[in-house]
Amino acid sequence: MPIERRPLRDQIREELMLRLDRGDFAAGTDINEVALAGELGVSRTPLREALITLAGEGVLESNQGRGFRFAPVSRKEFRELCAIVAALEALALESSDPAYLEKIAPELLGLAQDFSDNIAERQDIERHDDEWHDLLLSGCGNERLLDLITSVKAGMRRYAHLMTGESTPLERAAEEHCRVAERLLDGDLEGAAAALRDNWVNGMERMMSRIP
Amino acid sequence: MPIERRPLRDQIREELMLRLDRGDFAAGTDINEVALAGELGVSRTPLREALITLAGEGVLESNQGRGFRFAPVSRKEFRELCAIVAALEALALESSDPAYLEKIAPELLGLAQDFSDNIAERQDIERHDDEWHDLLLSGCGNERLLDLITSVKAGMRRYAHLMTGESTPLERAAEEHCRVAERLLDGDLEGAAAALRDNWVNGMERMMSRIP
DNA sequence: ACTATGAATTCTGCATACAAAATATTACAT
DNA sequence: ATGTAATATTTTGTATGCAGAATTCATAGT
Repeated sequence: MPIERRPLRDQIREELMLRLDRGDFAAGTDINEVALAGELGVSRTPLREALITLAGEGVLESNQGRGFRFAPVSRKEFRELCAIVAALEALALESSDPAYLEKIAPELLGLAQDFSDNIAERQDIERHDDEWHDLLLSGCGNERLLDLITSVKAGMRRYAHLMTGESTPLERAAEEHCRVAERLLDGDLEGAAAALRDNWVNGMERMMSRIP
Repeated sequence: MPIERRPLRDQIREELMLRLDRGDFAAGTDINEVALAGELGVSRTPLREALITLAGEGVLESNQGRGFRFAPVSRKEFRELCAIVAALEALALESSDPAYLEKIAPELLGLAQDFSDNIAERQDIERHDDEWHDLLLSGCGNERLLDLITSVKAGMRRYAHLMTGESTPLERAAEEHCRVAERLLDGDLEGAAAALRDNWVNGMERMMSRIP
C-alpha cells in the first residue's frame, strides 16, 4: 500500500477543518500558534502555511502583528457567500452535459426523498446535503469551477454548526432538492438551475435568524 | 505619515505578480526558492508563504518534493476561467445599486470610447481595461464577491501577456464596453449583465488562437 | 478608585539550520 | 556507445532560533 506522502500543511488544513466542523473553535477566536502546533505535534512552519491557505479561503483572518483568528460571522457575509455559491453552482449545472444530468436525475431524486425520511444528527444531515450537491455537479467538466466552489464552501463551514436541530428547514431543503431533480428528469436545465438558485436563497433566509 | 507595516509575504506576492505581468516567468517554469529569495533579499519563509497563497489562486502549482512552478497554460483552463469571471462579474453587476450604475454610466461610456482612440502599449491597454471593469463593479456591496473576482483574475494574468499587438480585438472589446455602458444608461440592468457576459465570452474566443 | 506609565511577558514574523527527497554525476558493466 | 547502479549535489519540507511588536501586569500619581 502506498503510504501517505503529502505536505504536512495539507494534512493540518484538513484536521483544522474537521475540528471546525466539530465546533471546536468559536468564530472570532484567536489562534495561538505555539499551542496549536504543540497540540497537533508539528512545528509552527507547516502550521502557519496551513493557516495562510485557510486565510485565503476566508476561514481565517490575519492582522499584522496579532496573527490569525477565525473570521467572525455576520449576516452580511453569509448572504454574500450564499449569493456566490448560488451563482457558481448554477453555472456548473448549466455547463454540464444534459444527457448525463438526465441519467443521474433519478438518483438525485431518490437521495432527496430519503433525505426527508431519516432526520438524523446534524453532521449526518450536512454530509448528506454535501453529497447530494457533489453528485449534482459531478458532470461539470470545469475543474477550476469545481475547485472554486469547494473553496468558497469551505469559507461557509463556519456557519454550518449554527444550524442546530429543528426539522422544518430540513424538510424544506429536501423539497427543493426534489424540485431540482424533477426539472432535470424533464430535461429542463434552465429550470433546474433556477430551482438550485432558489434552494440557496431559501436556505439563506432560513439560516438568517440564527446568525447574530 | 504612517510608515508601511504589512507582512513581507504580501509585498512578495505583489512583486511576483508584477514580474509575472512583465513576462519575466514563462508558464511551466520551476521556481528555485533559494535563488528567488536571494534575488528578492528575503528569507525563504515569507517567500514560501507568498508562493502558497499564489498556489491557492491558481497562479502556481505545487508538487510534493519538487516545489512550486508557474502553472502551465491551456485553452481548457482559459475557457474555464473566462466562464467563471463572466458569471461572477454579471452577479456583481446585478447585485449593484441600479441608481448608482446609471450615475456612472456616462463615465463608463466615455472611458470605453477613448479606449478605442489611443491604441497604446499592451500594459496600458490592460490597465485601462482593468480600471474600466473596476469602475463597473465599484457599486457592488458584496465584498467577498469582489475579493473573489480579483483572486480569480489573478489566476488569469498568466494569459495576459499572450495578448500581443494587433488592434482588432482591442476595438471589438471597446465596442462591447460601450454596449454595456449604453444598457446601463437605459437602466437596463439585465441587458447590461448579458452584454458583460458576451464581452467575456468574445474576449475568450479572440484569445483562443494564441494559446498553445 | 481610576488612569497613566513603564516593565515584564507573550506571541508573532522572519531568519536560519537540519533532514530527507529528488536530481545530477560518475563509474562501471554490457 | 548505452544503460545502470552507486554516489554526490541540489533543493525542498520541516524544525528551531531570534528580534521586535503587542499585550498584560504592576506601580505610581491624581
